[in-house]
Amino acid sequence: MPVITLPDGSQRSFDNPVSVHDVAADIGPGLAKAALAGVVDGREVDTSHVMEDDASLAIITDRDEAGLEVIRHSTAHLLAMAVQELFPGVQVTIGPVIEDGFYYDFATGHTFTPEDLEKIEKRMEELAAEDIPVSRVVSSREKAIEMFRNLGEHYKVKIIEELPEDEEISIYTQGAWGDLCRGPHVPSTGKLKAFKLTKVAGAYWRGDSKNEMLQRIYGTAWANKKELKAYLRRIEEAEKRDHRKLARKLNLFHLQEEAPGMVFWHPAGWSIYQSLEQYMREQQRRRGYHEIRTPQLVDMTLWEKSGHADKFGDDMFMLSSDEREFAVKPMNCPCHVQVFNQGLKSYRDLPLRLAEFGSCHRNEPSGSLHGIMRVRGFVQDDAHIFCTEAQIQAEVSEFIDFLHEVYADFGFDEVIYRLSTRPEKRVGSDKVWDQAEQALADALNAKNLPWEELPGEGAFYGPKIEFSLKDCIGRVWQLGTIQVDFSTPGRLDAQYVAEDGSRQVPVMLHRAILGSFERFIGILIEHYEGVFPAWLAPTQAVVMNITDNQSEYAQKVEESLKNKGFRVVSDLRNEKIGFKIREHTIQRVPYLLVVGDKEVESNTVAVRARRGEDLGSMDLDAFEALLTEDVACRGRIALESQH
RNA sequence: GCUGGCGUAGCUCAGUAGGUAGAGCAGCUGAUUUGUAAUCAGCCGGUCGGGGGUUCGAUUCCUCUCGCCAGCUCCA
Repeated sequence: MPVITLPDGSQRSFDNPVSVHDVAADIGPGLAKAALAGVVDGREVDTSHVMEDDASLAIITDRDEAGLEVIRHSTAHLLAMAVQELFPGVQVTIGPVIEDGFYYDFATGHTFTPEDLEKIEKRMEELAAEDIPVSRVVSSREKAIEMFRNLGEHYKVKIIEELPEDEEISIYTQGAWGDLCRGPHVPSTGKLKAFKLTKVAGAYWRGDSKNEMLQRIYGTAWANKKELKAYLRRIEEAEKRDHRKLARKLNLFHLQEEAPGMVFWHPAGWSIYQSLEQYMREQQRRRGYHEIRTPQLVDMTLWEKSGHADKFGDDMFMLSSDEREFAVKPMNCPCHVQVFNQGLKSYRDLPLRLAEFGSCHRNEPSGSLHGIMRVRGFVQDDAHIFCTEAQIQAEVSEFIDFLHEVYADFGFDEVIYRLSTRPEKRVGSDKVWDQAEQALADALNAKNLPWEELPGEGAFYGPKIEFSLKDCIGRVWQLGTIQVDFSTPGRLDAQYVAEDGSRQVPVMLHRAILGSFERFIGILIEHYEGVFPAWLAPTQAVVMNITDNQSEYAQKVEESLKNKGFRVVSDLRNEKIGFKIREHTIQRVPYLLVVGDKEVESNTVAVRARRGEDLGSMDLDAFEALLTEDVACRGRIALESQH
């Protein structure tokens, strides 16, 4: 006599054990049809799951986030079924749900081509149309292993063997095909109505590059065709924001074969870079940082002493001269310690914050290069804070405030926080790691920030907080970081005189807000879709004449604004005004100043903002005030967005 | 680094089932002096990423290599 409690608190009692589907049908035929799975006493189950006793139940449909996940997971199964039908001998491995879709990894000697994907997708559609029932069978570990071994599914056998002892082994079958899976799954393949295979790529078994490479097929799946179409359109739109495409259109920078992973900045791109650097310089100055500059080439002995040669030697650019070995610096920390080491430091000098716009070179794996987001030559807004253990948390806390203020100036609000903790290969005692990890966690918690832990992902010398943002198609890029380092200062002989006269080793905090100028600008380009706020725009205003009659006046306006420090050019070409407006609008210039006979007469400029609004005619003082105000609000709610 | 794909004028792209390549935009020249997203006409422009091979002949086939793209791995 189970009594089933629904999410709204209402209860239904049944004379006999009931399935999730039965309850849905009892509520209404529409719901019975829409039900994809259920949550019984907090556990996700299939619609066929039978409740013998009282239970709480929520029905999952495609309107729930959980329902979408079920759809995606079941679509991954459908993919595997189609692949195994079409390509006998292919082994299945894993097929999880990911953001917006799913993938499935296959072990096979065959290489899937884009044409194969079309065939597979077509077969999947046929299988979905057949509306094949999906059923769940619980099996003993031994029987399951035997079954998969007989099928030649060696990866599945490995997976089962490594499942925890008490884990229930369930197998989902649809038609003649089955797969080991925890579930839940849709009741039948007909529930899968909107999916598309998107790409095929290699992926290592268990994510380890020492293992063999499998073939991964990615797909996306949605509740209905309309959502699928909307998703595909969204991706298409997002790809237009790609920083590599926009950089070409806006003439910001380029990369070329002769210098892979290193940026050639053009005037417009360098203007943005300079605006950023000046801004960061000023912000750091106000927060008690001292800017320094250290060498590009440093003798290998220093990198050996710091431990970097041992861990990253293969990725360092080296050169020898006069029988000495040098490395192009891959990072600034050891150099900053050298500056700290000059002159005896007192506890009164701490915290000492040394900052450098430090140019670094790392021979990153060729396959990881990506536009200017991941490069081999880059400049960090790097700084190292030398402090006592007691000062760590306050410094970390202040740093996070600093970072938030900077990100807000660019209009970033969706920051991803991650705490990376001790890796297997590390230096320093567990006690010291405990302390450092706790200090970082405390700082995040004190600010109520949502964070995720990445176990084992810390640097070899200490744990770190990473601050990340997403690019236009959702890939996550780490920008800011703060890392606690109890090791490097000691290795490089840093010390200070404590209050009691003893010599102590300082703690070093590595930190960056932008991360690298290259990556940050890449993210900015995508974030703004090239529409930079007036603060950063390479050209803030273009003065254009209508006929030659006004060219002298236009040049006067240009000169006058330039003298006030604005980035202004004039366009005196013999072209129609509509043509000039089009060109500069495409170039995303914030303000277009049109001068014709009327403006010359009244000593004004006709102002057009880049979204197309006509701000009317005004005298130069008024326009300067407008531009000044726009620049001052930086990337926070820009003036023009109020129009 | 690994797997797969790609590499044709400045840009975006077409093309050649092996017989040295086209378009639009950009650029240049001329005409036009124009009021808020494209004025008209003419002209110039590549040896098809690089090396080697097969062939009477290769941009097209094979091979090596470099770079780019997607994913994986890595990221001090």
